[in-house]
Amino acid sequence: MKALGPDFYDRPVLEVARELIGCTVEHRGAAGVIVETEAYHESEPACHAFVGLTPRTRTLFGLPGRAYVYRSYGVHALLNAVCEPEGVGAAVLIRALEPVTGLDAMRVRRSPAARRGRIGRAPGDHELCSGPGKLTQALGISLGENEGDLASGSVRIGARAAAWLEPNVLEGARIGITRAVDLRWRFCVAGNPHVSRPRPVPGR
DNA sequence: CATGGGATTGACT
DNA sequence: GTCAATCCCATGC
Repeated sequence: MKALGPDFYDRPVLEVARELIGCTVEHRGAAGVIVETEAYHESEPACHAFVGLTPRTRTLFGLPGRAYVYRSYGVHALLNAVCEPEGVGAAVLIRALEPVTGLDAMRVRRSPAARRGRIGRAPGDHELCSGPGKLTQALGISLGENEGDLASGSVRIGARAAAWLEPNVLEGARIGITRAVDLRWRFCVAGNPHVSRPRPVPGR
């Protein structure tokens, strides 16, 4: 896998969010192709960086090409790629992957038995990484990966493979936020079963 | 120092 | 559709 360097991320965050579709995320031998992203920028209130530089947002304002991993709802770790020049708070949230490598390990980490005593059925392959909290769990990505280099750290993102050079990308409104809901900064692969719900409606 | 909300998920009604 | 789990940290007193 050919890892993407800082220059790839040192650009407008919307551009990076669109171009990360089809790229590959890898961690500890498990990997998947990005099929859904969302862009966040300090200029709009849904972005953590909107409040300015704090201990929490330090990574967001740091070097492009680093991972920004934070805890959501006290439960899930969410993976972002820091974008734009140092000093600008912006990142792309990785929301869903199509699993490629290490499916067995993903199934184990995503199985009910691997989670606090809950019972339930095993997830299907299309449910392994179909959400931002799911994919970090499937790949074993935790808060310790925050600020890691996406080109040389434990979590890496590689350029599009041959089969993913020209993905059919749909745009839509971002999910699960309460502010700046009008911005259509969500990007998904059309018709891909690994995209999280709700899927964006084509042609809106 | 206390409080409250959040870029979610899965189980249950 | 409803709801709890669970924790970091911003905010306000």
